[in-house]
Amino acid sequence: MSGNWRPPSSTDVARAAGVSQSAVSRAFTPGARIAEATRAKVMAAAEALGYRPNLLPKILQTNRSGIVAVVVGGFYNPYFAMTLEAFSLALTAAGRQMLLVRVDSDRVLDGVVDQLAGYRVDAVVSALALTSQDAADQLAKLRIPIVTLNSDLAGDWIRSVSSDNFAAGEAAARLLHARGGTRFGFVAGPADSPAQVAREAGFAQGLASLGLPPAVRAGGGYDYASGEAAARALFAGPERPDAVFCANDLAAFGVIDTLREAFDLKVPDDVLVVGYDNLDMAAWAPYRLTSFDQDVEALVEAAMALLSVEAGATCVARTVPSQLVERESTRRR
Amino acid sequence: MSGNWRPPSSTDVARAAGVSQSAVSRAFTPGARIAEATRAKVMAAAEALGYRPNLLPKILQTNRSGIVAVVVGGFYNPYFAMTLEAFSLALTAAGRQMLLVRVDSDRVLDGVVDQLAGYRVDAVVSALALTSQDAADQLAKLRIPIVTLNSDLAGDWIRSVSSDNFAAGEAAARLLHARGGTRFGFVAGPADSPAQVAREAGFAQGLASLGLPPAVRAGGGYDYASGEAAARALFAGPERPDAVFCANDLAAFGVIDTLREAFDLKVPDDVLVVGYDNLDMAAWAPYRLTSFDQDVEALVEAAMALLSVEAGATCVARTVPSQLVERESTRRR
DNA sequence: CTGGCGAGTGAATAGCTATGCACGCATTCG
DNA sequence: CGAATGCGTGCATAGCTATTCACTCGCCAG
Repeated sequence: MSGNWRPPSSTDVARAAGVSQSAVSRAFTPGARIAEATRAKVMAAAEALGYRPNLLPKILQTNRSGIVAVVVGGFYNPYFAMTLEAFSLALTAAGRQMLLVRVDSDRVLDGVVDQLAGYRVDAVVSALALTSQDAADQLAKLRIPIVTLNSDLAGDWIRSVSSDNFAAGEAAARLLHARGGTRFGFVAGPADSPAQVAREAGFAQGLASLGLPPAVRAGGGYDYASGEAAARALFAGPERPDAVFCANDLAAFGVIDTLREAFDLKVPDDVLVVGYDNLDMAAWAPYRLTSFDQDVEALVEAAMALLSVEAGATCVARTVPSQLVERESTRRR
Repeated sequence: MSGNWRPPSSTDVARAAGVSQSAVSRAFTPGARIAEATRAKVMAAAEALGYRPNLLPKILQTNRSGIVAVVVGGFYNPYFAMTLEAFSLALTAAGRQMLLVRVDSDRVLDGVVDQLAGYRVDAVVSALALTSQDAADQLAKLRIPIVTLNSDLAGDWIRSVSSDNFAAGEAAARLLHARGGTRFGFVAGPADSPAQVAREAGFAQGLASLGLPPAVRAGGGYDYASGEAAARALFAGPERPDAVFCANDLAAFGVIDTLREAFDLKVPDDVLVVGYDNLDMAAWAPYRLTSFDQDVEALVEAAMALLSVEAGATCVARTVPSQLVERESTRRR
């Protein structure tokens, strides 16, 4: 009964309205030349049949689907939620749709590339640094523009947007020094994250240019558990840091909780802590964490601009400054 | 130069390989009748040209795109992130793609429905209760199945999956009573959320069947700030509750922080607190919040099953039990 | 009165793939 | 040796819309 049902086509509407298929198409095309009376007839018939124009034939001809694929590696970090939210709003405002692709690793992305190409997505946004050069090259061969966030890929069809991780690292060093820190610690994110590398390098550079000793290092992940583990490692010995810069907020929360629970240390009285991302939670009472706001709005705006750039354009990389938001966790001692 | 470039078609590959277009199609169709030698020739040519089969013509004929639209109202609540994560995995495993649609209100969904229909999405999953009956009816007219989570819509093309909110409310009442609570408080979510209503009703029923006085009520949102405000309201008077059930974890965090900061009350020593959703954060040191795990896996599995159900089927609503995870915040006094 | 013009309409077509149908060829069986 | 079977291939077509082209008709200006 409903097995072979198919949605009404423009031809069906045309038959019902007693006009040609072209007329129906024109009725739904803004600015097309059509008499008001005809348009009204068509609209009435369309309404009665529940007709919605099929977008696929247009896509088939133009190879422009209006769909942007957003590739993420998981949602455990609320930072991705912020980014997705902003992207979603921007894409909707631009009249485009978001195809969300979650991948565990490059290998899986490879498998999905075929599908993305098959759907003729207009572009790919990689919210993660996990898109490998290999996968990027593959997309480039298909002439699908790719915008990466906080990565360091390069290529003809690759544009990238980064927050100014290096400068933020420097700023963190200056801030911790100004607030009375003397022995510095750094809680690292995953080694394969360019953002992590830049933040660490900036922090080291900042300490060096102030004539301060380098930071003790621990960690290796962007999640809460990594922060816990890093804190245990950093504060196990006798020479405990009194100022810690964490590669992101989630790790910072783990650090703070561990300092309190396992070492009975107070923030900021015993240890100053700075994070990165400025999650909503950073403002919550147990943390009141000083952090760097990536200015997701600006990041996404830049990414959207790069999406529409032609291939071979000159400006293919943008850096968005991140803003320091100081809270209780770096109150001067 | 690159303005009129178009991706290679099966015809291009056929020409390059010296075979017919049909042969190319068959080479990419598993189980099709084709000689191994021919397949090899085709694959070599396809590789050289960077050919990927265009999925659109198939969709055009079958009206099945393999795309499922997921409608959400925002990402501020990490619970949505959990749900998205699980859905994403399930859809990928089923070889389908996820079109993520973020809407502010029903009105916006109405506007997007045309597009969804135009792309011939196979189904719509509404992760929010914000899909109105009106929008649902509209989708039904288009014969697009819709699966709603924790909502109470009804109709021919609507299936729904809910966690057992009522039972959880009852369980919360029993638990708080068993742990020594005597004066009960309820921190409500938004009034238009069926989940909120069911949780509150279950809690009330639970208290009543134990012969306990009804709970004092405050709140009206699922976010942290609502929890803060609710706590201020509940604990302003002289008759302070000593056991609070919150409609979700995020609000519970706001409650706990406010109890500590503004009222100098300890959890669980002075007040027992129970939340709902079992976010990752519920396990963190400052909270150690007793909560109900919605079993997102099961929820999504049920939703996936309902996606493929035929219209007019009998089983169109499922309830998934949520599991109590007890932590420090309800330690017996 | 006629040529021209503009508005409105219908017919035809491109865009790409999967698949049913028919055909050729080789192999096997009676 | 003839017939039948089955494999492999090519041809033709459906699916739906936007757009181009050609055509008609009414109207105005010369």
